[in-house]
Amino acid sequence: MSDVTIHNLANLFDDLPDAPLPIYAKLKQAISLKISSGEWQTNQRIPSESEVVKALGVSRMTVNRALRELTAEGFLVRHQGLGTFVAEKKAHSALFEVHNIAEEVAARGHKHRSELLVLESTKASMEEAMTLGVRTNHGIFRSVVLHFENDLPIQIEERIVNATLAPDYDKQDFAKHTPYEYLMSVAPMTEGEHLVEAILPNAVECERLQIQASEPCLQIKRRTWAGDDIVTAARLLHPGSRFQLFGHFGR
Amino acid sequence: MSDVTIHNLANLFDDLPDAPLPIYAKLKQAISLKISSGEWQTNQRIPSESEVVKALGVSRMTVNRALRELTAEGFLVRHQGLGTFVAEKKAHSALFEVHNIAEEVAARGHKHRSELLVLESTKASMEEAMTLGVRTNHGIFRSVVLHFENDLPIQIEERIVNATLAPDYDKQDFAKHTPYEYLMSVAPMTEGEHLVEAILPNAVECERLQIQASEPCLQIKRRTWAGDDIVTAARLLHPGSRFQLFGHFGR
DNA sequence: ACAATCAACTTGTCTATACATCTTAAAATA
DNA sequence: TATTTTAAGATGTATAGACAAGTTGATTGT
Repeated sequence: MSDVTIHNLANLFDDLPDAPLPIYAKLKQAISLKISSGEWQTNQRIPSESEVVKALGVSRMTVNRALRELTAEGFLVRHQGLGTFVAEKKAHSALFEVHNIAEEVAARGHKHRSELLVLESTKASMEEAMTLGVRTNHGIFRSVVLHFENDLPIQIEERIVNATLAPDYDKQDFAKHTPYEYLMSVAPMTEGEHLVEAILPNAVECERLQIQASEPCLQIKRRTWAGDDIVTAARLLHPGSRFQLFGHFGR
Repeated sequence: MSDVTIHNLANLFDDLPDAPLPIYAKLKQAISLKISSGEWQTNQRIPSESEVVKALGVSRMTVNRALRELTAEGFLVRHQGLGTFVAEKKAHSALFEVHNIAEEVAARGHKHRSELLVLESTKASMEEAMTLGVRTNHGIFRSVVLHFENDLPIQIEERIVNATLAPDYDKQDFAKHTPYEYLMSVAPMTEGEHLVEAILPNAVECERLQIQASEPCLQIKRRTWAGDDIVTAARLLHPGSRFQLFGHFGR
């Protein structure tokens, strides 16, 4: 909470899809874009309500609604008398966090490393097609990545990706970025679902995770949408002894 | 979406803690209470904005804010030109659902039944006090309930409750209502956290759940707040073979 | 130099009004 | 009778103005 900068508000509505949205919604979009693009950075102060009013000629109540809703959604933090600031990066998420294992490991102050076990371009089986909501034989990518925390296996990530929506998936360097990070950059996730189960690992999984066959694992199946399209479906397998899933909801 | 009834709005603000809240917040509380108490039932139409304006003498924008926020939170559904209705009981929640096993089982069209194994009034141990955010020896209730789906055990629910916030917890008939249902009615949950793990059950748990010692279980630890107070902490244990946790986020 | 006061700016809330849009039912018309 | 038009009522949004309350820095007074 510091840092006051000068903002150019004339371009606030640039680069926005010209959908017929109400003003407050466009304002939300625009501000959200400033944040996600990095132009307005964490803890930075953003323009006050009256500044936006003067710059855009809208009513203060309209600006107030946009800022209030973005605050409720966790993008902003407001302090009476002080101003409005870009919120800490998901200090606590609204829900079971969109799961980036690399970030999590880093947040614990541990070393993250990953091994790419499989990366192939292929065609969707009937089951895979069902999962991704495409036709059989639609082009997909399939990948398997093993993630380590301090050189101990922490997650097997099996993933299929809609090739139409992420055509360069197989050209990425997954030592630098996790598959999830790349997908978020090309097709920002707007919706998702997950299914969590406790299961016993099979022989291959035991070996990959370096665990006993009797050790329970947390299996998370997740699908993520961008608009109406399913971008990717993943199956994440975690050793029960090394992993907890934490969630938080409400205010 | 049907059913229009006559509402007595004079008593809207009854039974409300007289905390110094803004009007829109009091309105939200009051409406939320009408819903959770069952006085306003699912799919029932609630008073229109202008009716509330006339009855309470507040501005329509204030009523609008209350209703809009309750809609965003999933309590209400609004249809332009038609009215405002009590939302379907969390058909899908914004996140890992606040978990009412009885509802879930019923939603699957199965029979739910529960057995009360333990119900005692006692004082908080140091660990329990930490969990609930109270002092050691603070009055608490401790309960263990076994839930069945079609007469097959589906969940062990171990729970401790802050006795100050739910003083009649031990006088409830848990054959009729789950502990969670009662707690929601006396202290509506505003916030929560959960921790999900895959573990192996101990001997007692194996027997209660009628499973093998080798069967992995999904353990969910959950704490729920009402305002700044922790109302209850629960540990829910599910057989992995009979249970999946489903979550959904985004719009 | 120090303390108290004040002014300016911020967010938070509330009101009153206006118009748009959607839905339904009554009324007018063919 | 059947169709169209109209009116009423509901939510959705936008505006202008007002006051409350928290914060900061400048000003004033001692």
